[in-house]
Amino acid sequence: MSSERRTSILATALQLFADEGYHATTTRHVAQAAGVSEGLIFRHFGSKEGLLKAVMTLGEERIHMLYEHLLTEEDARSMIRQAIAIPFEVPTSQYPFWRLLYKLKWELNIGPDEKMKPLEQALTRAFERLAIPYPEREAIHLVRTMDAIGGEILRGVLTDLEAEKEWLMVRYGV
Amino acid sequence: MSSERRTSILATALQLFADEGYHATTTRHVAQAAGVSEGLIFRHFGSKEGLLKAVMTLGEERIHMLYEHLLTEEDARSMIRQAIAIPFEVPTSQYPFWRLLYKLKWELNIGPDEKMKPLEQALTRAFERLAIPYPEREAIHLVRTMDAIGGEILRGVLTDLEAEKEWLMVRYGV
Amino acid sequence: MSSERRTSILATALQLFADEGYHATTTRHVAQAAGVSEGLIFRHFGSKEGLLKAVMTLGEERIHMLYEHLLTEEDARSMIRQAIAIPFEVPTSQYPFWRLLYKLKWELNIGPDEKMKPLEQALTRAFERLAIPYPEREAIHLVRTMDAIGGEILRGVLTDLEAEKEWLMVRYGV
Amino acid sequence: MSSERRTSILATALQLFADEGYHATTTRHVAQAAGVSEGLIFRHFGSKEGLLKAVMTLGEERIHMLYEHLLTEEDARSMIRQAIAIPFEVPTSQYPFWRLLYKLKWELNIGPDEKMKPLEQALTRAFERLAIPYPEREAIHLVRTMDAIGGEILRGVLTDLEAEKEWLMVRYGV
DNA sequence: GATGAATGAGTTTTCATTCAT
DNA sequence: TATGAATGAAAACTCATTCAT
Repeated sequence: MSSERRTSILATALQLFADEGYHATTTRHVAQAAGVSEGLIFRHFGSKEGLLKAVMTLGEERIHMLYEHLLTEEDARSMIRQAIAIPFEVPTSQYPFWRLLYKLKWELNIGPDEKMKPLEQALTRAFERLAIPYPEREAIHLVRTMDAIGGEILRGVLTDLEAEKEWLMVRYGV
Repeated sequence: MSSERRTSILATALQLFADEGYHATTTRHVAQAAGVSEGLIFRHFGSKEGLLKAVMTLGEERIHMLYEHLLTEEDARSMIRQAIAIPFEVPTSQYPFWRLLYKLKWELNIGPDEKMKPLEQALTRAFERLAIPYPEREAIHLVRTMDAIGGEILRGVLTDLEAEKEWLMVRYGV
Repeated sequence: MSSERRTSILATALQLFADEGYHATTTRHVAQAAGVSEGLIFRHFGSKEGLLKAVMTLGEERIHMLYEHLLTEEDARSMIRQAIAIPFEVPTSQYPFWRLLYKLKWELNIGPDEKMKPLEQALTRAFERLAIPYPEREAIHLVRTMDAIGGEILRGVLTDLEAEKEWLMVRYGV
Repeated sequence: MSSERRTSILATALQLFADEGYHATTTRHVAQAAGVSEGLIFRHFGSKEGLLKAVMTLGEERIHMLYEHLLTEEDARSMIRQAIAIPFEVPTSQYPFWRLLYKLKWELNIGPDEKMKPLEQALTRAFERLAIPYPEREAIHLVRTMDAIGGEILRGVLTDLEAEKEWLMVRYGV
């Protein structure tokens, strides 16, 4: 279905969109970096925006993959623990993709905020089980914190990752 | 010094950069919206980037103005209370500017992160006075939360502002 | 490699640069005269300056071609004779190119002065063989004279070419 | 008549036109360098071309001044001697003006070639008196040589001025 | 599928010139 | 005279997109 070249374009575009931003990346640059002709991009994706959409679709599954392992966690404390750990455990190789997502959230007002809903719900139940007041708010807040920390890591402004993670664990009592 | 037209260009650019993003806004668009010739932009600001820088300089004082009132607050609880309130009390008229700042943080990797340092330090002292463990981490975390909430408000994904604010107050015990 | 269009742009640019000067020639004008889109110029040559450089490279071989036939001349008198004849025998069709070269010498302080070195050396040897004192100075002076006469011909201020040539031959005793 | 500012503009324009070329020099640059407003240039000279013409008029007298002293020279040898010396004795401070003239000769096909006629005629008479065959051609050639050497000096490709001058004197037997 | 030459509308930028003060 | 803000037309250059091969 998706030929080798198509995949190569996709991966390259992800990288470049993430590094330079969508607008600042030219199709020419993508073509050169992927080692294909410029025309091929349009044959495969129709337009630059089509390429962007393909890139995002490609990546959307990754969002869910980030946290799907903890949805089935029985123990509330353990679930919160794992949730906190998420942003700290993203492999460096995936940084470009996540940087792209953060960028687009502001550059194009595209945002996968709903993609986090299942996680939010799972955490709500966890906080409920721990008899924390306003468990839903608490869940939203934790997701927000994870999101904010993820951004800091990607922008390189959060350095002492391990210490920060530990402190959060302690603070949440998990 | 800064003529009427110059000011007009600046205000218009702020608005458009915030709405459409820096790259997506053309100097032509700015000129038309400001009702001046395109050349005038370059006479006053040298380049499109110069215009951006002027916009940011214009706005940097606003960052400090956001929280300067609480730097002298004696009562620790009151200070935290006021800090939490900040993102909720930004006047709607200033939304374009703040949206611009969030956009640029990702679009150009420009960020005024250090501009928050004085607030961070003041909050650290407040948490110290309340005998909260790891007061510095706590301060950083509160600033992070304010930043994240600000972003949500600007993107329109946080709706029930009052309730959220109240919950945070309660959660911080202030 | 160098497509038909590319060649067409090059030839047109040579013509226009020579006629109007480099600065006074617009890329738009070149494109229209060559019957191509303006963008193509930049696709092929990168910039207006790149086009200029390509034009000059294209032409540099012509400089050497001008006199290469006499470098192997055995007879000193004959060599000088042929050297003197050079500016008078440039075909009218090549005038645009040479006019460009003279223009650029002053417009951009670009000059192919070293390109004449082999000729200078050959003439030095010729004057040596004729036991002329200061043969090197004499050679430099002859090249200078050829250069000056070339300029006069191109600017149309030297009219009676044949008579001038004859006089020079006589004066140099060749 | 010509106010202080007017003179200042003129001198600055001469300098800049000579250094950068007419096309490459902006009126803005002239105004800034002369320390006057851009508008004043147009008040005084009407247009950029008017400024150029004023600059050239200002300078035309200099051409004549270059050689007027030798027009009355009685001794033929001495006259030729002085003629040869001319390009070597131009004060460095006047280089910008002469560079401008050489530039314009090619950039705008403007040329003061007729301005040299009186010198040409005087030299013709000198060569006649020395019984040199074809004295007119000889005079034209000497003027040509002076012109070419002047160009070399201005472009900085002729370095050993004194030696070159001496050689020419010897060669002309003066 | 794949190329890459070619386009044209658009972009930032420049600059001689005008004009209210 | 003198200023300098303002203009507008045109400059160099960019880039997503098309299309013949």
